[in-house]
Amino acid sequence: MEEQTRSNFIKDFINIDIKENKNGGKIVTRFPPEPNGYLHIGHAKSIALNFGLAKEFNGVCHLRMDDTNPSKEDVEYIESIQEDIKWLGFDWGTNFFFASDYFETLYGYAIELIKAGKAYVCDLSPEEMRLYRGTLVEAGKESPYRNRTVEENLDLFQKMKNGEFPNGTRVLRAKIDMSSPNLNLRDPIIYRIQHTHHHRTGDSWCIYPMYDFAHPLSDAIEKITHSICTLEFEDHRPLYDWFVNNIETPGDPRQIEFARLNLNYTVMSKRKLLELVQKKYVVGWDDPRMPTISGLRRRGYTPEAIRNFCDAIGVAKSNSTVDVALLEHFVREDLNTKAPRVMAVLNPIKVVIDNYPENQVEYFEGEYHPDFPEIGSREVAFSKEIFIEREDFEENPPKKYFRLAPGQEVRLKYAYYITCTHVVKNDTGEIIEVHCSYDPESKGAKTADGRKVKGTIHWVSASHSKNVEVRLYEHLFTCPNPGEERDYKDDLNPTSLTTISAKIEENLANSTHFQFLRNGYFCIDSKDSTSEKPIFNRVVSLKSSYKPE
RNA sequence: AGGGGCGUCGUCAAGUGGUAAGACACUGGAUUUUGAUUCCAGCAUUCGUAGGUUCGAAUCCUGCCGCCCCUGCCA
Repeated sequence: MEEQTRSNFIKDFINIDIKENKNGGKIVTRFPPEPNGYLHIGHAKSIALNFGLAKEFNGVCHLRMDDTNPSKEDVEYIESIQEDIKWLGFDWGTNFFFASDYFETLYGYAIELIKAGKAYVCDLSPEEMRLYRGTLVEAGKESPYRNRTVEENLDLFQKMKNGEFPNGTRVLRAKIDMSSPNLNLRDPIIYRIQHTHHHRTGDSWCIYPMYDFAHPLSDAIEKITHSICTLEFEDHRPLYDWFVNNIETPGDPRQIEFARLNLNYTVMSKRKLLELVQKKYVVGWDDPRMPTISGLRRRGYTPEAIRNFCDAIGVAKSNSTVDVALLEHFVREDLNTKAPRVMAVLNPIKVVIDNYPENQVEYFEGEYHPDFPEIGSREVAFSKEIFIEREDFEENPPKKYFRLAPGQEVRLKYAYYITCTHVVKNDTGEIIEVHCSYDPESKGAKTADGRKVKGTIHWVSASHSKNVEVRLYEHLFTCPNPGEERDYKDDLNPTSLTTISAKIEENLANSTHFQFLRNGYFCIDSKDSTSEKPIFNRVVSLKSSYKPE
C-alpha cells in the first residue's frame, strides 16, 4: 500500500529553495485560520498540504489564529478549529500561536515604517479614500495627508493607539505608489481604529492591524519559510514582499499560492455556511449535511478518508471543482475495511413463512465481515415472521430482477431459501404481507444440490428486531453549482434529510460505524443518539450496478 | 494605464523538448451467501486555438480565443 507522494509545483519550489540552502534548508509552514467560522473540507486541503509538506521535508507546521479583526471572531471557533485539526490527525506540537500575540511587535514595526518615511496617518474618510484610490484602469490620487512629517505621524499614530479618535476617522497607510496598476500597492491601510473588545487582548488595543500587514510579518516573526495561501492573494504578494523587505524581521518568508478546493453539490464560502447555520437551514455547523469538518465527522466520515481525498485531489493553480463522488469513494474505501456488516431493514414489509413452525426460533451465525473473519460474528435470530425491504419484493418483476417475486426463490442471507407463494393486500390494494414457503434443506442459506439462487436479500426477525431512527442524507443542494443561476438558497435540496424508522437486528456489534447490508454505511449519531433511542446517520450508500430496464 | 493568474479525457491531475501517468466517473466481462467488495479489460493519435522554431513540441516563440481574481478601514 506504499504510495508515492506525488509531486506538485509547491514541492518543486521547496526543493529548489533547499538546494539553494535558503533559510538553512529548514522548512516551516503554517495553517493560519481566522477564528470566524468552522473549518470545512476546503480547509482540510490546506491543512493536509501544510502539515504534509512539513512532515515530508522534516520541518514543522505552526497553527496560528489570524485574529486581527475582533468584530468577527469568537473563542468558540478557536476551540473547534483545534479539535478539527487534531481529529484530522495533524499535530502542531507546541507551535500554537495567535497573530494577537504579535500586536506589540507589529506596532513597533509600524513605528519603524513611519520613522523611515514609509507610512503615514491619513485622515481621509472611507468614501474619500475610495475616490482617491482610482479604478482598475485609472491611477489613484495621492492623499493630501501623504506628506506629513515623521514627527506628526508618530504623534498621530500614538493618539490613534491611545484611543483619542473615534472609529473610522484615521488610518495608518503604507506609502507605496498611488499609480500602481496593482491596487494593493496604492498606499494600503495597515492599521485601522476599532474600539472593539478582543477575545484575547481585551481592551488593551483600539487599533488593529490589517491582514496585508499582519500576515507577512507574523510569518516573518515565526520564521515561516513557505507561506501557502489561495489564489486570490496572488495580487497581494508584491505587498507581502514589500513589508518583509522594508522591515527588519527575524525571518524571510515566501508566499506561494494554490487553488482552493471547490466541491460540486455544496457551497464552501464561510459566509454562506454561516448563513445556513444562522437562518436554520441546517441544525448547526456540525449538521451532517454540511461540508464542515465537524459536519463530515458527525456524518460518519473518517479522518483517513478525508486525508486520502486530500492527497488524491492534488495541488495546482487552476480553478477546479472536484466531484463529491470522489470524496464518497474514499469513505466507502475506508469503511469497507472497517465497518462490521449488520442487517437493518429501512423500508419494511412483513414476510410470513407459512411452513415454518410457529414459535420456533433459530440462530444463524453471521460474520461481521466477509473478507476479515477474524473480526468475528454474531448470532442472528430467525423466526416465522420477518421483515424484508419493500424494494426486495415485486409482484410484477422486471426482467433480471433477482429478488423476491411470486414463484421466485431467493436466499435470505445466512438463513434459508424462500419462495413467494402469495400476497395479502388491504382494501386499497396495498400489499401488507408477503407469504412464502422455505426449504428446510437450505439451512445456512445453501443446499446440497448446488442449485443456483441468484438473489440474496437481508432481513430481520419481526420479534427479534428493534425500531431505530435512521437519517438518510442526500446532497445539500440539488445542482452541481449552487447559486449559479439564482440565489444559492433556492438550490437547497428539500430532501437532503429524510428521517425514517427502521428495523434492525437486536444485538449490534460494538462499533460506531456499520455497513447495513446492501444499504450503505451508517454511523451512530454522536449528538442525538441514546441507548434507549438509537439514531443512525447514513454516511454514504453502497454503489449499485442494478438498473431496472 | 489596467494588473495578476489559469486553459492536458465527463471531473481532478502528472508531464519541465524524445513521442500523453494515475485517480474518480463511465462501459464491458469474471468471481461473489451484499446487484457491495475484489479481479480483469476498455476509456485523450492528442494537450484552448492559429502560426513559427526543431530531426522531434503538451513542453520553446508569436498572435488570437476563453475562464478566474483585484477598486473592504474583511481575511
